[in-house]
Amino acid sequence: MVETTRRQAIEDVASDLFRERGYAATSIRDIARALSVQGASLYAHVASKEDVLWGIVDRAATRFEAAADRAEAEAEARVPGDPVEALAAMVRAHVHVLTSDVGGAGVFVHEWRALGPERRSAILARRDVYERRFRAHIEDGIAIGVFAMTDSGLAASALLSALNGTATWYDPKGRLPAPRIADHLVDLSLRMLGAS
Amino acid sequence: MVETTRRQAIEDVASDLFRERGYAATSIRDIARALSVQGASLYAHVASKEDVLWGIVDRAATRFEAAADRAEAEAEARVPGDPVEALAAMVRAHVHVLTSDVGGAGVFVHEWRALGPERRSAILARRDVYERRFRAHIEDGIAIGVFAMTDSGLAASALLSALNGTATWYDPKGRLPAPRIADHLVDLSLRMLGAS
DNA sequence: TACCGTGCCTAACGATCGTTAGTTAGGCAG
DNA sequence: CTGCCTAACTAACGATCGTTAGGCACGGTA
Repeated sequence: MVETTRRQAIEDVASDLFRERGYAATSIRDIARALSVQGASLYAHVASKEDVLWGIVDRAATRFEAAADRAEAEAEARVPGDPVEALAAMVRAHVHVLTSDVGGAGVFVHEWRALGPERRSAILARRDVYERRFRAHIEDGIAIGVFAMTDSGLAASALLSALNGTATWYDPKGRLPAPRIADHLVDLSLRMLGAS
Repeated sequence: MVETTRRQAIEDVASDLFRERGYAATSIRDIARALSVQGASLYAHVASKEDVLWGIVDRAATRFEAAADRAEAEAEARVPGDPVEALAAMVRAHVHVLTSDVGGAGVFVHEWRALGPERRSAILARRDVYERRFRAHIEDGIAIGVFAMTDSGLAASALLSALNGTATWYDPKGRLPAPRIADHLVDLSLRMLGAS
C-alpha cells in the first residue's frame, strides 16, 4: 500500500493502532510515534482525532458499499434474479473488503461507537441500509423457496456477524489464504440459510 | 438483579457503561456518578479500574464455561454420543448466557483487549479452550457424517462470531424474546454445519 | 533572488485521567 | 460508652490527554 498523501499515511497507521488497542486507548502521540513524528505535527494534516477515525470509517463504509454494488450487478448480469447467486456474490465481496484492508475494515466494524453523535448515527444509517440489502436477498430467496424459512432480520444479523468476526482473527500471513476463507464463508453462509 | 455486595453493584453499572462506551472511554468517575458517589470512593471496594474489568470478564467467562458444562452433560445424558444434540445444547447455553447478562457478556466479548498482558493472555487461553469444545463437536459430527465437510476451525470461529453478535444488538425489551432468539440461532447454527 | 507551500519542530494550555491520603458519619457488637 | 466496620467524603498528586500557537528548514516555481 503506497501512500500518496501524508493524510493517507496517518490513517493507515491509525487503522492498525485503533484496531489493536481501540480508538479511546490510542493517543494522538501514539499515532505520531508510529510515524516517527511529534504528536502536535499531525494537526497540520488532520483537524482532530475524531476526524482521523471518521476518515477511516467513511472510507471503509464506502468500500463495502461499492463492493456490494459491483457484486449485485455482476450476479444479476450472470444469473438474473437468483437470490442464491446474489447473496453468494455479496458475501464474497464483503469478505474480500475485510481481508484486503483488515485495519480499516476492522475499525469500521468495531470502533464506530467512538464517533460523535451525528457521525455515529450517519454511519449507523449506512450500516442499516447495507444490512438491509443482505436481508432483501434472503427474503427473496425465502419467497421463491430456495432458502429455508427464517427470521430474515436475525439471519442477516447473524450472517454479517459471522463474516465480520473475520476482522478479529484474520492474519494475512496465517493459515488459509484470503480466497479460501471467502470460499468457506460463502459455503457456510448459504448452508446457514438452507440454500437448496 | 439484587446486589448483595457493594462490589457487585459497581461491577453491574460498570458492565453497562463498558458495554456502551468501551472500557477506555469510561472513567472511574463515570462509574461513580452512576452510583451517585465520588470517584475516589470506589477505591474502598476495588483495587483498580482494570480490577473492575477483570471481575466482570472473569465472571462472564466462568458463566460461559459452567453453562457449557451443563449443556454437554445434559446432551450426553439425553442422547449419548450425538454431536448434533451436543452442539445444539451448547449453542442454546451460549445464547442464554448472552441474553441473561447482556452487560457482562458483552464486555467479555468485546473488552478483553483492554486487560493487561497477563490477564489478557489468561482469558485468551480460556476462550481458546471454550472454542475448541465447539470445534470438537463439529469434528465429531463430520467424522460420523452428520455434519458436512468443512474447515472445523473456521466454522467454529464463524459460529461463535454469529452468536456473539447478539450481544451487540440484543435488547430485553425488543422484538423477539430471548428463547425465540435462541431457537433461531440453534437452527441457523445446525444448518450452517450442514446437519442432516 | 524572492516566494510560497509543505512538513515538522518546541512549548505550552486547560482538562481529565487513575490513584492516594487522610478524615468523617453512622450502625452494630462488646 | 467504647470500639470497630462500612461507606462515603474532600483534596490533591503526577501523568497524560487533545489541541493551539508560533517558528524553522527545505524544495520547487516565478
